[in-house]
Amino acid sequence: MTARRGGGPTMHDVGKLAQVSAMTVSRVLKNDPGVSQATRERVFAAVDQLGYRRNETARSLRLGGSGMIGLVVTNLANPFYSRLALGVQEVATEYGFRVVLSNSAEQVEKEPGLVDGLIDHQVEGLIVVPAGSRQKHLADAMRHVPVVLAARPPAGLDTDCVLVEDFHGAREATASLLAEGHTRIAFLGNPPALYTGTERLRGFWAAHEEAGVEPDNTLIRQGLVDAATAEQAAAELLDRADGPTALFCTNNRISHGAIRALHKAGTTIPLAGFDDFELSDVLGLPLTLVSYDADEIGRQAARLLIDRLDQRDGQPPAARRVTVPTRVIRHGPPSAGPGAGPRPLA
Amino acid sequence: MTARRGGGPTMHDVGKLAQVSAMTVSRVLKNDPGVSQATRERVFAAVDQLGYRRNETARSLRLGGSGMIGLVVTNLANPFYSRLALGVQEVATEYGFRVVLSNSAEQVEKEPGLVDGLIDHQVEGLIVVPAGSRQKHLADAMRHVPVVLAARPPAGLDTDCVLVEDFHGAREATASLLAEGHTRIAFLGNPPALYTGTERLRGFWAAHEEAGVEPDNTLIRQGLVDAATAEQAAAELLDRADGPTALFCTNNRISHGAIRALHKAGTTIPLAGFDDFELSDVLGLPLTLVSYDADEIGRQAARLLIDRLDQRDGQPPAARRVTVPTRVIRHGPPSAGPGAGPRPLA
DNA sequence: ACGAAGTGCGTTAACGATAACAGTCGGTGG
DNA sequence: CCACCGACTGTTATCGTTAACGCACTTCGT
Repeated sequence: MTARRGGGPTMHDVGKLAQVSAMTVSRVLKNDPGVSQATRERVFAAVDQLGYRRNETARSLRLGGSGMIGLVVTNLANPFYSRLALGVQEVATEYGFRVVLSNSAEQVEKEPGLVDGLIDHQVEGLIVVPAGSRQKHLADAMRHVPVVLAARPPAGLDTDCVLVEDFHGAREATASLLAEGHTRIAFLGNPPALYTGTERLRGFWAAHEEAGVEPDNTLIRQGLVDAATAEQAAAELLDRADGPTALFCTNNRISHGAIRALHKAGTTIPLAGFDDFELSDVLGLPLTLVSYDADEIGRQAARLLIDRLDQRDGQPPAARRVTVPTRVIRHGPPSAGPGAGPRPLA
Repeated sequence: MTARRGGGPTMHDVGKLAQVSAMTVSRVLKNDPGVSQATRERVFAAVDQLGYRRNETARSLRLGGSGMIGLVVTNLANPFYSRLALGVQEVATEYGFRVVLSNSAEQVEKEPGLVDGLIDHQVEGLIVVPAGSRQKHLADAMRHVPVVLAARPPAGLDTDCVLVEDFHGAREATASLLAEGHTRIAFLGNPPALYTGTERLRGFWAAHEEAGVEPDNTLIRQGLVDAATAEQAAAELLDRADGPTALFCTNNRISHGAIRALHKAGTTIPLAGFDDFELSDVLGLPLTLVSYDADEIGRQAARLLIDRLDQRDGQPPAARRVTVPTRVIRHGPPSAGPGAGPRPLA
């Protein structure tokens, strides 16, 4: 009806109806004081009548800033990423930016295309949780807009990032298991190419050294990518005669897989891992979880980015690195210790 | 360095370097056959050297279509919405559209602003999961672009929507509890202003009628908005001497709250509810869940929208209504039936 | 009464890309 | 020898908006 071919009414149309030029319409909408009250009212009336909405595309073309920042994540369905996205949104909105979200759906090779697409759409900056270890496309992107990394450090890039206390958290959680007397702890981790993978393994290892316990290499499984692969790996380990007396998982997906394996095996042993998750407290399992605020990662990343955008004309500040703290949470029954061995579920 | 004030190099810059006009650059990038091989190569070389990227903002201004569709949801952290978003992305990408995601962060009153913002940014269509029952802002939006509703039906609007079998699913799950002999089933539901709330209550009620069981009104709690309020409501009901022997929850948040209440009370009774959730199978509780594919809702919504965009110039088709099927899933130990009453956890 | 300062609004020229049109140039056929 | 065609490339105008400037007309000071 109102919508003509190629979009709704323009400022020119509004101006014609209100008997003024398009420029005056622009002024009214911008709340420029140099417009008489009478004119202002006529313009508003015309805007209402036509249902006029300002074309932000044209506006940002003229003004040279889109007011958008891009966020690239691998899997929105993982609460870690959706919370991170919420944190970014929160801060961005506060500073008048709009967030355009891109999801690579677990396909690492799609990420460069998404980044390019966002740049083509004139985002003023990017926040990326890099899916793989190749970051060349990010170096390219940095030629155009500032880039902030979240949850992974830059590899050969000079830019800001927000990290979790991966090493520290892993060490603390592992230490907690060791303190209970466990000496055969399995490590279920994501691919070593991922920063979080190696860093959390380092923490796992460090805790062992500090406790004077030699980790058993045959209990270390890396390269797990989702709950299914983790479940299988955990099942294999649990099946062994000299299996582990406790498990350490590097993220929520892997914990889920391991828990499912435990459940199917009809046994339970203490599990420590990264990422708290919904209902972790009602599972009735002895869980030691390294929890942190994914929202906060997003918020911090957004702050770093917006700060860089604000000082765009000055000397770019040196690359900053912000750390989000972790906190260890205990759930479920007190651990029976390794002596009890795997015990059947009640 | 490359980035000058107000953005990177333009076609004009590329043209100057390659000794051609901007128009020819445009032709090369569009793969127009009417360009000599020599020129084509010079242009590509210049593009590479300058790191040129086409400005999609300017392009869509000229071409009159942004290639973007907007998606408005209330809470990305809820897996229902993030999966829906993934479904939308999947189909949109397939058809060459980009998805711009907006999140109202549970604040109903922000939704109109988000919708307006997306329209200002020239999205070609909108998919909305309306947060409240007021839909006037959507009627306004429809003056500019096609709108498709997801998971909620239109209220006074003439447009497409994708729905879940709310009534059917609720009836089936409730019937399953009734078949086990339960006659005192509590209903924990979201606000009746929400379509899903009333529809699922209707199903709950219908199952009772069919079974010849009179529902106890004092066991019906509506207006629960999150896990916390649900937990409290469930706790109150469980505390009563004539409490329920089973629970029905209208969504995943409410189920979570109820489960937590059961856990804290140290008892367990069968629970039926909408939405499957992660780890539901390892909780060890008697669960009857109405599951459906949230991705599919998103996919269908995107298809309806894109279809409408394709036929923009023809006669707009009548409002369509697509339904996504539900499936009942059983988890946990076989129900002991109501006779057993609440039983302590092992 | 006459210039200075102010008020209110229109005109022009961009922003970057592109459709439509208008050349230019070498070669062909009449 | 000239009209004409096809292959290739440049010009102009435009999408919707807005910064910069300019013009008419008031108001005021001296």
